[in-house]
Amino acid sequence: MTETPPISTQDRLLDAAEELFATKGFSEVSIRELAAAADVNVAAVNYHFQGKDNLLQEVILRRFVQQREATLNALEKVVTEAGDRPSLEQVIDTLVRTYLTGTLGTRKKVTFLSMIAEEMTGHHAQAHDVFFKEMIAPVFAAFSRALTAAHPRLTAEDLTWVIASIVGQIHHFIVRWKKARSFEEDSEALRTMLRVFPPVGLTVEQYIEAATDHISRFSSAAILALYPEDQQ
Amino acid sequence: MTETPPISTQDRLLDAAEELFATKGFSEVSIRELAAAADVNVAAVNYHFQGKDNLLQEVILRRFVQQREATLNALEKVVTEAGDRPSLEQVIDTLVRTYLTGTLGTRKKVTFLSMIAEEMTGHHAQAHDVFFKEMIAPVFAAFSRALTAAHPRLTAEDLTWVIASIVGQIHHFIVRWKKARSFEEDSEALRTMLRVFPPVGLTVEQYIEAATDHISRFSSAAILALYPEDQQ
DNA sequence: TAACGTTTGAAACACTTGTTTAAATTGCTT
DNA sequence: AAGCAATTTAAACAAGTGTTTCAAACGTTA
Repeated sequence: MTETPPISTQDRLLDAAEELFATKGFSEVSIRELAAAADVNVAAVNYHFQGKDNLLQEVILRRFVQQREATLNALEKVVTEAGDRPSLEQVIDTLVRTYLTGTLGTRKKVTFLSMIAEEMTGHHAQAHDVFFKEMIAPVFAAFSRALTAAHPRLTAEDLTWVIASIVGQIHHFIVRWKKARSFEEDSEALRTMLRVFPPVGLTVEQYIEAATDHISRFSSAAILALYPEDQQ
Repeated sequence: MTETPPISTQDRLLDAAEELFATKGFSEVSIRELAAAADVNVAAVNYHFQGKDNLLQEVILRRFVQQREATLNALEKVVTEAGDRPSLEQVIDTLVRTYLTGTLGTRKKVTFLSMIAEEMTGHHAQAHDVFFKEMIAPVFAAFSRALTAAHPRLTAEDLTWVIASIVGQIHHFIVRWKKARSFEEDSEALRTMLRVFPPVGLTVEQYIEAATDHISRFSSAAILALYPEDQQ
């Protein structure tokens, strides 16, 4: 028998919204479609949250705090566990892995939160201030600290450039995966994409593993070459 | 006196659409708003193009062929001009520079075509097949050839990973710039962002220069370290 | 100038959007 | 079981959407 722990209307809405927004984009999802997916009345959205915009905000925040905590914990763990000198590759691997895992994968439903990328690139972010102060800034700070622990040579400005390069790669690997999944099987576009981006044929877990490995090795190699340690 | 070479209705629509779509996103721009901006009747969109969707397609295609030609020419030039062994950094610099210039900058109006990034990340791409076959594939092929000329060691699969890392960085630097420009001056979000992403204070040209320099050096260093040349 | 096809214009169309209303139902507490 | 607030419901609302219509204006050729 399938256990059916009764889920509240609000949670059902949040779940449906997260999946639909991530899949189709905010503007492309109507409240009626949302209500149908969550099996609630159309008025529920305005009763429980106060409007569609607010629902988006709640969806984003809910995922963000979870993702942020996971990231901060993982980063702190890798720093403390490694004596006090983790390897660059370890630190980057940790960030990339938590990011990709929390965003793409291994979730019950296919309800990934590619909304992080969406928030960065989309046109609908209205929780900007909260998003930057509560999400970007803390993760940036923690990642900076971890990188500095691994490679004390990096200045504050170096860090902004290096981190931008790493985050850029992460987002792109997320987007590519989503894009590939959005194609119909055997479409012309998919076939072209496969020629340009082979790892698309993998499972999510394999993809996360492969992408994490590549980004970490690529980026740590670049950092070590660009900002060499003192030899003494 | 301002020269006023009479611009056709279609071109005025394409121009307005390019700017508005890039700024607010496709779904957020109504045909009436579009018509007002282009100073044409609402029916013009459906008369000259056949519907809003088709207009988007035309806008994208118009920019794409221009961007593609610029990229292909620049890549071919750097390969032939350099004997037949350009440096890795030169090749990457060429791609990044043409990409950023064509996307962010130095255009008459602030009408950048961040629609390339939009096409990749957004939810509205319906010209997928055309886009991949006519834009992505040729540029990928040309860039692969140029990279191979600079660094024969790279296998076909290596290239897909390396190029993904480079393109990811490019897109991210585009998005960050756009995002920063979209903030109100002195907003909390902008202040947070500046702490995390200093180069936002630059002019477009300076930003393009700095970003190009960073991405090229970062990526070529990574490639040289990860795939070392034969020493013999 | 007359007649032509092309382009523009204001208005209307059919439909969807997010949101509100007010009555019906539910779940608790007394 | 009664009363009461919280919730759900179907229906309506006002506003906005992309698109179509068809008459007026235009520009070119005869």
